[in-house]
Amino acid sequence: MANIHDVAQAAGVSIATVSRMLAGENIRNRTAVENAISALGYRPNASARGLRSGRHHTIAVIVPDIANPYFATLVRGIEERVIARGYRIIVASSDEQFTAETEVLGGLMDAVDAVAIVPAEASERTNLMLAELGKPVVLIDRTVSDSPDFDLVHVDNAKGARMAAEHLLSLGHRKIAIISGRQESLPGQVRHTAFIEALAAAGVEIDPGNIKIGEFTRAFGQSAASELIDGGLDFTAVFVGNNTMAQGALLSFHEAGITIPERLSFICFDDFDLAELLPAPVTVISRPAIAEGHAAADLLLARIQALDAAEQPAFRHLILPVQLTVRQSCAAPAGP
Amino acid sequence: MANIHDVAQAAGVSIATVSRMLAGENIRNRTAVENAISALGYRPNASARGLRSGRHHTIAVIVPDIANPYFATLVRGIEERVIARGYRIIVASSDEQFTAETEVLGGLMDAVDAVAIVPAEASERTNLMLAELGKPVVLIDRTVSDSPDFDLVHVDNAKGARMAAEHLLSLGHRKIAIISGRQESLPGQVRHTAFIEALAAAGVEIDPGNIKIGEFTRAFGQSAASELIDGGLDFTAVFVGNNTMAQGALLSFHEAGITIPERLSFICFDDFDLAELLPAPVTVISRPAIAEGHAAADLLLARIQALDAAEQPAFRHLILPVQLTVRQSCAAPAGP
DNA sequence: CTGCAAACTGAAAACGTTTACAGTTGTTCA
DNA sequence: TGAACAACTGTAAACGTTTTCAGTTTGCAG
Repeated sequence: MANIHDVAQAAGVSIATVSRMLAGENIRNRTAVENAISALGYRPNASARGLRSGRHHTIAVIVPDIANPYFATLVRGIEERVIARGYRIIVASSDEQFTAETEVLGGLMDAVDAVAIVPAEASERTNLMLAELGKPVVLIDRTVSDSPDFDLVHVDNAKGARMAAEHLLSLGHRKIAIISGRQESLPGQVRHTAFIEALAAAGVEIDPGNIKIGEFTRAFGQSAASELIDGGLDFTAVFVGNNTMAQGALLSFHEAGITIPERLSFICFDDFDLAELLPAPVTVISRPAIAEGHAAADLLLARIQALDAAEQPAFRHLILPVQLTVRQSCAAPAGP
Repeated sequence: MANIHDVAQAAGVSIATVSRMLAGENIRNRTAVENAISALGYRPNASARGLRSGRHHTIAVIVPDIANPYFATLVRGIEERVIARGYRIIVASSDEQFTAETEVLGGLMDAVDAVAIVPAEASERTNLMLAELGKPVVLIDRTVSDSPDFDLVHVDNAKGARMAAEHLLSLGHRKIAIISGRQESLPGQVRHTAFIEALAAAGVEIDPGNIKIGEFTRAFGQSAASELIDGGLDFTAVFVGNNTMAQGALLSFHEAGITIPERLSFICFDDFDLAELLPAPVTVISRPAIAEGHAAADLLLARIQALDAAEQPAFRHLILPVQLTVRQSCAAPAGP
């Protein structure tokens, strides 16, 4: 491994000059140094550079579970943007555990320049933990408090939920069920509330027995749907708060022989692979995971760049649009 | 940020002693140092450590595309194992490009201890490039030559393909189509060959017009299926080489109104989310992505550990079992 | 007690950069 | 021609560790 001394020697200059050239400054005999660099195949040592300068050209990406296709796509979006700027990403899964986040970030702070995180909790301790890192942070998909001192990228959950509600209403549904995710999380809470409010605005109320709230997991979706079925299925449409719960719910409804959309209209948040191939292709509110990743990365890179400027830019909250993708899982309710 | 000097001072010892304690050696007054460490919240600086010792406690993970659920799950498996041993992962997508792999790894070699890679090509240049890194490498899912000088983890593709063939044969199929992925890749080539050989062993030959070979992508699966449909659909069953192609093919067949399994039996490699929810839940050969990740990580960690031992362990090729998951997409061929 | 091995310790060098400081060279203008 | 200034350059000190080397302490047998 050639180091900066070798290059300097080969080019007949001092290491300082090489370093400066690498930093983009003008030097007298640039070509000699360039030649030496390519002849020796020199690459600056990241550890030495990081140690001395505190810049690591690395970004920590913390998601609840990298195996979840939505988060994986998000990571891909982040990766695409940061790679282009010479940064790399360290990925870690938190399993929705605050403690895991703390643990991981604690061990990472001396090696990264910034953090992109889908936080597990919207809690004060999360807020505090992130603030104490003292590095640029971008929250994705969820927030940690009403107006956090971080950049924030998410989608228009309220609008999406309203679109879902209006779609069902316009088809004539009046008895509607809802399966929602954790109310402690931004998407869980906003989607739930906005959906219910949109219904209320049309004079429709949900029977408390038809409201299920739990984890954003397939398992919960499945059990929630089972409970609804056991409860007598006293509704004609159901709104599910995300794709994993939706898959679980579909499983339960399918097993119970409940036909979609004849017996039950089905709509959910988040598109998923094959949603279009199901017996009744699922109508969804979809969101742009890749674009979210891009936006998050751009925000972070801008903030890193601004780090040695006099004053920091204000925190930005980016809200990306969602889309109603109408397929065939929603129909007019069956007559009495 | 407290550093080792602060700890040493607080504990009344030299920095060497602190360093040694951290390395697991015995020291006289361990508790004093431990107290100082926790009182100051000291964490060794990764850059300094990496610079001095050359150990980075970091592993590079290169996959074709992190957004692909299979690779995402694989990464999760690696992460789980590696985190438990105090390592972190840097993830990068190659987009199946050798040049991207080279680029990424070149920039990473001064920051990682080992590389886990799903290589884009089974080429000599890939082999060479990886060998030149001079670090432990584990190949996952694909190889780069007949007997590469690396550890290797993959699944029993040949057995899986045979199981698929035998399943179809046992149902009575004799006219069978195949959609295969890149023959330059291990799984592409092995699955293809083993399937055809298994059929041949039963005296069944595939009409060349019913063989489609292309990229491991949804787009190719879709177009391949379209071509087969346009070709008159002169077969009663089809075997598809992986899940993404399978999804594309299902889309085409679905659009063309071809019923599964009545008109066409369908079987593919790789399970996928919701395979069980389709109109005809898909029968698949599934492989354990998480377990592959675990195995790869274990191999790598063992090799890192052995790095300063006298002699290196022999290269291991781990072949994990696959499983035939029978659902409802295969049936006896319709009578003439 | 003494001596000796074993167990531990500290000083200092090294890892490969960036950067402050103090020069040095080159250019421009009186 | 020389002064003033801009543009570039080199030396050397950091950054926070690990590790070698040369001690020092401890424990134990004689």
